[in-house]
Amino acid sequence: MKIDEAKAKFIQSWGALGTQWGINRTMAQIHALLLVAIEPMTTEQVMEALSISRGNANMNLRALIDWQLVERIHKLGERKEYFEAEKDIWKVATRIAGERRKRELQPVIETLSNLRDVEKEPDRKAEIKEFRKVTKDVQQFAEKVDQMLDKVNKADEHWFLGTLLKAVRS
Amino acid sequence: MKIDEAKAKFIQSWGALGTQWGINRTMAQIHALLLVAIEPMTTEQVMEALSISRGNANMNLRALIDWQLVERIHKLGERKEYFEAEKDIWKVATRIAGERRKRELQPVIETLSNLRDVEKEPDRKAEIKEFRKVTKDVQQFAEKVDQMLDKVNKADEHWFLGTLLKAVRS
DNA sequence: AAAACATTTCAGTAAATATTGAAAGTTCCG
DNA sequence: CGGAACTTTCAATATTTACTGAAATGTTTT
Repeated sequence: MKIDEAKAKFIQSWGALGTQWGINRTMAQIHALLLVAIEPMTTEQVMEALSISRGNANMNLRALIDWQLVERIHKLGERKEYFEAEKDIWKVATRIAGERRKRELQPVIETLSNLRDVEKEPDRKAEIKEFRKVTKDVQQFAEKVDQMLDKVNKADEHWFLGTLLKAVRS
Repeated sequence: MKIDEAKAKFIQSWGALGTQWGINRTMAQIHALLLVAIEPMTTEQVMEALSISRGNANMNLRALIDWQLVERIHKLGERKEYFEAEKDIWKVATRIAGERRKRELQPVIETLSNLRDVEKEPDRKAEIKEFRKVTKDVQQFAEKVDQMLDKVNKADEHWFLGTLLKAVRS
């Protein structure tokens, strides 16, 4: 396989994976493109490489920066901005985990805790009991996952690959 | 808060979470509905409760069965099918993890391994080197995650809450 | 065997999401 | 200041994804 073909497949495949995980295709593709780029790229180059509009490129580059997956680079004496991807996969993974934790998991935990105090209604005791049990279980589980992600986020790669994977292998 | 309101919020919130994770809203809502239901429900009841069409209800119930999150129940002497959700959150989580591992992670690992053999092109040595490095890192990471999910899938809750979360807390 | 009841399919439609591109906004520099 | 270079915004549009509902298929009962 030629390098260009391989790159195209990598970008396409990363994009497809993104869509299945609630990240839009273009954002994932830009990320993939910058991951395999040998040096920082400009908005123009990204537009060109993926055949997308300026608006789309700009919007998704900013989203990637927001997720801390891409950094703005200013080359000395140049006005244009360049963009560079974080290439350490461990960092990429923990940042994605961290973002999703903040954006999705924590609101759910919050909502669940608000649901815990249902009024008593004499006719529907069993129903209320069931509801309390299920929401409590879900909440506790969500909190455990949250704690774990927090820990992973604060840990360094060495800790993760050491402790956690050792546990997994055993 | 009244029980009906609380249930509605739970269903709505679960549905929203689903969409952010590549699971469609209705599928997640049906799952939530059955999770807090006190007894198995029929297709009709699900349609009614969520104001959705028969086709939609049927399709998503079957998807949930496929994911092993919901079971068909046949009541003695009744012709209609009833549906019941798996209420053990640990099992719910491992089944979702298992499905996604199978459907998404494994194809990516497969694709990545096919990308590893890029042709040498003398002019582009650095580019090819970078590409090989990135794809190798991603592949190794994906394989580790895959192994971990496999392990988690095979483990019981006790193991998870014991060994893994203890490791995380330390 | 055919009526009665239940489930599944799928083409058409609706809803949600992503993308474009032109205009507006910034920043830099003479 | 004025305008060139670059970036951001956002209403209109396109694309993708989900849903409907009626028809087809399957199943049980008499």
